[in-house]
Amino acid sequence: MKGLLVRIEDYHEHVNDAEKKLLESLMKRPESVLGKSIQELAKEAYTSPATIVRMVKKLGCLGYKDFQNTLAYEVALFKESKEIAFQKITKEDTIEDVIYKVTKKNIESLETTRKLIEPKIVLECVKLLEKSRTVTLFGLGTSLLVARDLYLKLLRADVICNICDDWHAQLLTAKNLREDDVAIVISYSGLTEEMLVCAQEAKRNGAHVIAITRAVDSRLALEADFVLPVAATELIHRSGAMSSRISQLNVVDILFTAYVNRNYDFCMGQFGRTHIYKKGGSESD
Amino acid sequence: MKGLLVRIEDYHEHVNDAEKKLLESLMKRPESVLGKSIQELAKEAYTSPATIVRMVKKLGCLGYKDFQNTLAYEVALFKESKEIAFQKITKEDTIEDVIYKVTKKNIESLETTRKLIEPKIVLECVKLLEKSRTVTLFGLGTSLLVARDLYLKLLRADVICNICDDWHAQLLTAKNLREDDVAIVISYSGLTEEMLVCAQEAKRNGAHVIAITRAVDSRLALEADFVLPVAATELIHRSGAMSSRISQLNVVDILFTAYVNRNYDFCMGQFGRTHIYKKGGSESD
DNA sequence: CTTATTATGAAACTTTTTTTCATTATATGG
DNA sequence: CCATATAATGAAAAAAAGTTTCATAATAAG
Repeated sequence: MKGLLVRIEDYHEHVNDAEKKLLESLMKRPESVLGKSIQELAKEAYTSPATIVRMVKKLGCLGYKDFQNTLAYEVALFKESKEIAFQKITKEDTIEDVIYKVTKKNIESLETTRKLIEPKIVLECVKLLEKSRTVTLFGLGTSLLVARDLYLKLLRADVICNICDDWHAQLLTAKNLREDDVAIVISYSGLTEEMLVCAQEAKRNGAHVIAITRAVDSRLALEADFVLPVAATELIHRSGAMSSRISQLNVVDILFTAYVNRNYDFCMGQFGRTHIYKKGGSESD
Repeated sequence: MKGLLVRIEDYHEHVNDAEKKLLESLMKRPESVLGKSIQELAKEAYTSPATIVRMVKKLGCLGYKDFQNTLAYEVALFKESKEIAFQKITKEDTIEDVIYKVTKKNIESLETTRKLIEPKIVLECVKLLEKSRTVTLFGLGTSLLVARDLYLKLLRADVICNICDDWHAQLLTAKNLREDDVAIVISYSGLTEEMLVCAQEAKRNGAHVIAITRAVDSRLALEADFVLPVAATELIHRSGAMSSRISQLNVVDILFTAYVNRNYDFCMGQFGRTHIYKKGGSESD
């Protein structure tokens, strides 16, 4: 069952005048109609209780009471997630504020990224990884860190993969790719010329390209066979701290976990062989 | 104002027979009384509407209606937070499930980390950064990636900092630290011997040590002047994918943002100077 | 044992929701 | 353009739910 608020939005499009006003205030500030009685509401909307009852029934509620309950429930759920969007970090924030807001921003970015990712694309990417001869990772700056993270994971699953730190080496690797290779190019902005060149070089050699980027319309994305999108996030007060890399890591987690799930027994065997640290320690510290 | 459910538990202890039964079912399954009318409820509890109204007023509600609303609200919030904890990723999960669960796990880990971090400690760490001659970063495996992330940030704020990839170089750097230097040692497990040695070496030279670790009781944590804790998280089905590095990055964001906020004007000037990419691109891709 | 205090539920009362139904507006077919 | 069918509306009655009152019963205090 879809949520009530979603149903309200759907319904709103083909609606008559009388209900329109009410529905709009419902969509904008659902909490404003929360405690109200049906009469109050009718008065405010210049309509009658009967009309309101009919409307909420069309929205799938049993009656006005049920409508109020459902609404209360949904408002509670949404309140928290709404709260997030409007928190900007300012110079005046205390450290408590910073802790709260930075975390919220990062969470928000994860939520948004989740909604952007299409299962089908993930599946195609996993299939590509499965049948590829080698996987090569490309990235610069923070995205290079994400690439290394994925590299460490793929290593453990015995996927043959390459990564180079400096761009010249990355470009050389791209030039050496073949048809049955995969290139994973990570660039938050999608604008970095160096990454575009690597992607183009990979394509020219017939290799497949997966891009992890915010910019699904960028030249990099167009060059790629598959795009795994991440949320576009703002800088935290221009400081260069941004949630994008956290979202990128989330995408990496998803891709890798999906890969492992499709190759479960083999991977589990590999993981057993690639333990590094002593008991109690973790795989990658 | 305390939550209603908490108030119910508090009140439950000194209560008379008539109400007892009702309150107990309220505590066990609050959602079971949600849609019910006051009469229904009275009948079930072998009591009268009047008694129930009196009771909910003692619980701090305006009346039965308000009670129902408050309850609906709390049940909604509670349900959400419960939902999260029990999501394990299994072999059978579809890709949709993986996307959802991996993201939830990462979010959960961020939330938990936020609760662990003490503003005072963050403040002390920032002060340490401010008065230090140099900052040196230590880490291995995934934690090295986090260290590099912080390195990139500190560079932009013109904090003099060092990082080495391999452990021998890290150890040499630790041996060269002086009294007015800071070492930031990142180790999720807190058990990695190499990191402990670096921390000890740093301390021996009189440098201050900040640890970013899950293990607040570990030898590493004991060696450190300040510990910035991250949530202890499970592996995602033993695959080596784990939320810890995301939480570590969140801690890095918090530390860095707090630092920038306390040195706002200077940092903003520096950020202006350290732009790398063209307009539309990001600072670190 | 008497009196004061408190707790209780039936019933009266108030408010709220739901349904009914006559009226009005809108659309359809000739 | 008109006649008719269909849909929408709100006043008012009916039903249901919530609140208050008050007489009574239970319990505690003197």
